[in-house]
This record gives sequence, structure tokens and C-alpha cells, in this order.
Amino acid sequence: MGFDGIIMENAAFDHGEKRVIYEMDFFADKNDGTSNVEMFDAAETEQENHQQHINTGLNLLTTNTSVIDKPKVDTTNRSPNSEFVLLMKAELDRVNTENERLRETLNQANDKYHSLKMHIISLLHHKQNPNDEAPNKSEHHHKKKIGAESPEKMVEPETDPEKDVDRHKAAEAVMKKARVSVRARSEAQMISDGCQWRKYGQKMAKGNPCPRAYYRCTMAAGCPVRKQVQRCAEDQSVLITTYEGRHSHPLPPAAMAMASTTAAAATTLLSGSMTSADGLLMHNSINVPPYYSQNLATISASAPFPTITLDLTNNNPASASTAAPQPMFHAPFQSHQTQEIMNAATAAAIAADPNFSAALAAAISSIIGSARANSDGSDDRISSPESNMRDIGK
DNA sequence: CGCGTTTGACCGGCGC
DNA sequence: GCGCCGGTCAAACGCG
Ligand SMILES: [Zn+2]
Repeated sequence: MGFDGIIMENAAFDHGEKRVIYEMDFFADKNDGTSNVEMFDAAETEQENHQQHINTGLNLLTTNTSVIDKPKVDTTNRSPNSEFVLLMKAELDRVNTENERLRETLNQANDKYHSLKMHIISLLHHKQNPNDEAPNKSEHHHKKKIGAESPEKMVEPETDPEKDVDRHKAAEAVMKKARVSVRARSEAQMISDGCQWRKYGQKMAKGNPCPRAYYRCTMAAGCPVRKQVQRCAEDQSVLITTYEGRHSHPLPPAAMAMASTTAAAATTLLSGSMTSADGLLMHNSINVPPYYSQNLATISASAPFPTITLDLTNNNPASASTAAPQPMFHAPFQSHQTQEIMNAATAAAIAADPNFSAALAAAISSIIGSARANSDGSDDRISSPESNMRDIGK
């Protein structure tokens, strides 16, 4: 579903906001189980959070009456045209409110879908190799400190609570293992992805003169998302950013595109690798043939860390996705999986380009009417500019 | 003074 | 068991 839309949006890269609206439509009607609804939440939370608590139906009454009643007194004195306009306005209001309600429902459905998917993944995982349970168990008790979010909490039938908890944790572990890595050619210390990150560590990589920096998301307290930023050893103009985990909070629009699509790609790939092809797991990585050098995605399904690598080094985003035709991957992938990856790649490309991110953020915020159009640009870099570049030896 | 980065310590996993 | 290694913690530090 999203493939064509994202092509359009990239083709419209250097045009105005008009097309960006289309791009937002693409994200809006995408219902493949990703958390796209969060985008609207992120953009609208500022102005709507006071409504969200009372949102379910009661709000509908209040808005309608407040809009209708007051002008209705005027309409009796004025022309029927104005009354018609007011009726239309009321109808619009009603539709808007209903839209909001439906969006919330869709959000919940997405959460349930995700939790179910996690459940299935864990079940299949156990079925295929039951030996993994022990390492998993030992693995994820080590840190549970930042939990408390997980909207995927609901499934859990009433069999055995302990086993359910185990399964749930296994699903979380599987998900936590899935990573999305983005290689982008960037002079900046970090590509702008619209999120706020706090550095919590830096280590010298083994065969790399450049250090590797560890960041954690600070957009919400307890957001489990982590990120590693590292400069390629041979080509220091290439930044490798690796994301891990799902955000537990709404994201700003610029971050929305990348995070949700990459997470979706991760989930899809993971489930796909579990179900469809055992051979996929056997291959260490599936590389795109070199003639697609402008935009290549590599899936590394080596056991502990299924990783999707989006290579954006040789391309400009516009030409890449329009030029890359269908057979980007070898056999084991379904077409919709390919589309997922393409979505992720393109979104990453968007996020890697600060200009487009800014334009997108501005356009979306202007559409929605949100007051804050800042979500990018301020996040372009981390506060101390030279911090990551220094080569700190011990 | 609060917050984010710096940076050595620390810790668990893994191979020998 | 030991040492390496990737990853994280947290005290110290710096900045506004
Ligand atoms: Zn986050």
C-alpha cells in the first residue's frame, strides 16, 4: 500500500507542501499494523490533550452544542445560506469528532494487533527451537527497570500466568532484539531523526578509530529506545545509526516516519523470517545485487540480532526509490515485506535529510494547525558539537 | 542549580 | 576460571 505513496512523496521532494499533504495521507491510511496513528497523536497532543480524556462521545455533544447553539440564535435573523453554512460546520464538527474517536479505536486495534503478533512470534519461536527459552529467560530478567509502558499487555489468556508472563517477555525479547540500522552519509555528528537523545556511554570500537556512542531516548521518561551512533571505519563520512526498541510515547512528525516504518519493517521481517522461510535464518545476510547500489537494504538474520540495514550512502532519496524496481530482494521475501523495507528506507532517507524533515514537519504542523513546528532542526545535533568526533583513547 | 555529557568503573556473556 | 569485549552505570564535570 505504501509503496506508491512513498515514491510520490520522494518525487515531490523539492516541491512545495502540497505534495507533502499527499505524503501524510499515505501515512494516514496505512493500516498494516504499524503505529502510524501515533503521528497524529504526536502532532495533536499539544492542542488536544485536554480533549482526549473526555473524548469518548461526551465531547461530541459538547462541541456540537457549543458550535451550533450559539450561532443558531443569529441564524434566525439571517439568511438561510448562513444557516446552511452553520449546519455544514456542525456536521463537520461532528465528523471530526467521530474521526477522532475512530482514530482512537484504530490506535487500540493497532496495539492489539501488535501484541498478538508478538505473541505469535514468540509461540513460533518456541515451537521451532524450544531450547531458546532458557537463554531468553536468563536474558531478559537482567533489566526490567523501564517497563510500565507496553500497550501490548492485554492478550494473556487465563492459562498459566507464569507461562504467559514468560511468553510475553519472550515476545518482548524478540522485539528488543530486532534492530534497525541506518547508514547515511552525513557530516553531522548525528542524523536528525526528530527525537531527543541523551548520551550514556561511549566506547572505542575494536577495529575502528572512531568511537561508538550510545544514546537513549529522552522524549519520555522510561522510553526504552536506544541508539548507537558510529562512524564507518574506512569512510568517515558515513554514519551508522542503529536503533533498538519501540518508543513508548508519541513521536514528533519528523521522527514518526522513520521510527514507525522501521519498527514495522523489523516486525514484518522478523515474523516473515519466522514463518515463511527457514532458509532466511540460515543465510547470514541477504545482499542486494550491486547494480542496485543506490539504495540497498540488507537483512541480517543471524540468530541473536535480526538487523535491518538501510544503506543510504550512495543515493539521493528522490532518485533511489523511484529507480529501484521490484526485485530488490531474493526469493524468500513477500512483496509486502519488500514494501515495508522500502518504506523504512525511504523514511530513513527522509529523516536523514534535515531539510526535508523540516519541510515535512512544517507542512504537517501547518495542516494540523499545531503551534509547534520546531520538531526538527533543534534536534539536528546533540548539544556539544565536537563530542562524538573526538577520538578518545584510554 | 539543573541538566546533559564525559569517562573510568563495572558487569554479564563468551571463548579459551 | 580468566580475560576480553560490548554495553551500561554513575560520579564528576561543564554549561546555561
Ligand atoms: Zn522514545
